[in-house]
Amino acid sequence: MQSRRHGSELETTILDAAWAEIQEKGYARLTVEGVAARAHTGKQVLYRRWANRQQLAVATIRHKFGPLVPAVPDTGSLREDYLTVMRLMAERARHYTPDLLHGLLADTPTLAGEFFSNLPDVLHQILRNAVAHGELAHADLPERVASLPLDLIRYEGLRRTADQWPQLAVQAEELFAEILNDIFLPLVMALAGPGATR
Amino acid sequence: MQSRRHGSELETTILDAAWAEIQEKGYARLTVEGVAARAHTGKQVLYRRWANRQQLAVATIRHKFGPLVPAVPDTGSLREDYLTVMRLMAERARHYTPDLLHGLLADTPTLAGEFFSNLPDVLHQILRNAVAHGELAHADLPERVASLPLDLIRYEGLRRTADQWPQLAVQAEELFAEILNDIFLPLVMALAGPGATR
DNA sequence: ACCGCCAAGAGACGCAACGTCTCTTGGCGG
DNA sequence: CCGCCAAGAGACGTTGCGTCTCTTGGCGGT
Repeated sequence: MQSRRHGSELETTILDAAWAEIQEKGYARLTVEGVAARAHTGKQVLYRRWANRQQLAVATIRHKFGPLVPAVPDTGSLREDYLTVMRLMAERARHYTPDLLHGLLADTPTLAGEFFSNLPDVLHQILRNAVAHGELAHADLPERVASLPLDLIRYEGLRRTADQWPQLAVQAEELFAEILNDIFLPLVMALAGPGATR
Repeated sequence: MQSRRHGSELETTILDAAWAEIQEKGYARLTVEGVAARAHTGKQVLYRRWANRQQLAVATIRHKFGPLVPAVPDTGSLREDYLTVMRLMAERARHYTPDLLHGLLADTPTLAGEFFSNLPDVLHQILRNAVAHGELAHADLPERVASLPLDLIRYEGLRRTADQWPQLAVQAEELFAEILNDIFLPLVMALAGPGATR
């Protein structure tokens, strides 16, 4: 009577359904049975693919947001280069909620590594470009300094509660400006600006 | 036959039991029934006081760690003053786990405000003291800059997974030194050091 | 074109924990 | 001394997990 879905077609349907459930009910009330029902399939089909609720959630996130691998921007300005990367990070964060963020972090150490990836290759290249066009004297910044803007963005996401969350998207540009103007650029100039001692 | 506990004596017993359960099994596997059993009482006694599992957890945390209200240190050195506050924060964080941290943050917006309190009064006083003894030219630093060391400490706690957690306690002093030497002090000196333009 | 077999789809099952309820009885407050 | 509130104990209905069993569609091999 009915046609049955198979393979990757079925898998996509399920993960889309899971994502829809997360958006509608939040991570805490994501249920395997709810996803199965929404995808018009049985629980066993899900459990055949993922061991439990958490793994399903991880797969859903990976499906929705692949790994973040930006091309290295090269605008000719250190500030603009960082800003580009920060905007990219914020863009994908738009669809998260605090509930989802903390829930996943609590449940699955697996994803933590990906969330907190600081793109060291990209950042180092940006810094070397800044040296090349004379904005910096050298690119030997401590790891923690180079990734400071990214860490502060993420921290801002972690610190907000659900009611403050919508604000974040609105104030994103101000936040970027504050982080760069008040913190990152003064610091980098002090440590590696044209006149800095190595 | 048995003597019954009452009032605050009973309440303390319960919250101690809840904390023991959290430490033993983790926040995710904290159960109301487990706490009741460990405290040798009935579930209704708990539900009479707290509406649900989350509220019980909040009460437990508040019971175990009251609000953080440090006296303003005044060692005569900006670095030492900040270090004192940072050590205090880290000390109380020793008993947390990532599971507990993210779990609470996911479940209860209530506690977020307390976790992320940046002690603005304390920090401002420290900065004014630094001005008074000539270490800084002025104390008009952006909020975000003044609290940067505290935010970075907390961020470090949020970023670690369970397996990396024990490291944190061991490396705490190195972490403080890195944050202060590589980031905070250079930045503050650039923004408000003796020779800085306002 | 046919067939065998794997997996889709559906749902029952046992279990754990939630939150509500009912009942007995200890012991505080008046 | 007594009444009444709450402690202590546990039954109850519900939800969701993860496992299992069963029927049957349709892909892959020949």
